[in-house]
Amino acid sequence: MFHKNIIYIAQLSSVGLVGYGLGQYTSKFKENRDENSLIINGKTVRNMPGLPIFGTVSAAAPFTDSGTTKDRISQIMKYGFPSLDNVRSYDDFVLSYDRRNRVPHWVFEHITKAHIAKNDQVDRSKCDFMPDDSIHPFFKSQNSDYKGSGFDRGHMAAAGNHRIAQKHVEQTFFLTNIAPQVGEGFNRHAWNRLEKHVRKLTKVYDNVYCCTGPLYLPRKESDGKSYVKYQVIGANTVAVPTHFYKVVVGEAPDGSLDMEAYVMPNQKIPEETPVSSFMVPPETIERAAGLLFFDKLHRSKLNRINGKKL
DNA sequence: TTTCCTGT
Repeated sequence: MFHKNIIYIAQLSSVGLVGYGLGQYTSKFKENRDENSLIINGKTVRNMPGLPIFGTVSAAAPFTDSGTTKDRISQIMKYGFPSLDNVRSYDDFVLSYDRRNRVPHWVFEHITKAHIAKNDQVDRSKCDFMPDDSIHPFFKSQNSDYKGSGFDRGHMAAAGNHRIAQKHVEQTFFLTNIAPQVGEGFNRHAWNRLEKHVRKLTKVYDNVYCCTGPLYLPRKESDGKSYVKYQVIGANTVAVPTHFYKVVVGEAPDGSLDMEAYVMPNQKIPEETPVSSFMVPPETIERAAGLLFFDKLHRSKLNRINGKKL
């Protein structure tokens, strides 16, 4: 499988090279323990906080497989990283992994017409959900955590957004890109409609930038106090988010930029509910998630937020 | 169509 080609350069690089397929004991050596590290295709390219990420890449770890990987990541992350906690990059999306909750903090995609065009070479049914062995066993989710839980393994970067290559769609099935979602009425319906809406934006915008992730929102209980309460599933106690968000920016052919932001509760949603009814101010999501979206995008360049002229 | 599940 392609993920076995990944070479880990960590503190114990020789172990990382030899340790493949030897199970959980050796895999713990592959985890990079530096919170501020950035791993690009399995290579640690940055482990000093505060250094410019892409300025450091070429000096620290020259890419042997041409410069295209770096270019693609720069393109996906053009408008900034929402945070820098356990960043992982794949061929067509980038994510930050939440080791405490065993789901992503955020997943970033850059989507164009070409990425979602019909492609007979790409077959979703050939894909399998799989654990990402670049995550330390303490923090890694497994298929067994989801089995029998009653929750779907819901994609954050949607499989349907990565149809340029079979390898790309396969990588969306890494469990680092997955969170527990209510299946009936949510993942398979309302959330799927939101994903389709985002794909449709490529008809209007040349470039669509999409950030997706979970939320754990407080709820007032009968004692009048607010609590954050969420279920955990499986032996690895994977968190079941209370809500999910999407923050999307579209770049029009004339260069103008529009933003849309959505929050949906992780529950059965009535069929007739329009996608637009889940729009929220992006700042609400930033405050709730502890993230800053499109930080490098000057707000003065934004034409509209949630369809409203600024 | 795309999102998944379980049972065989």
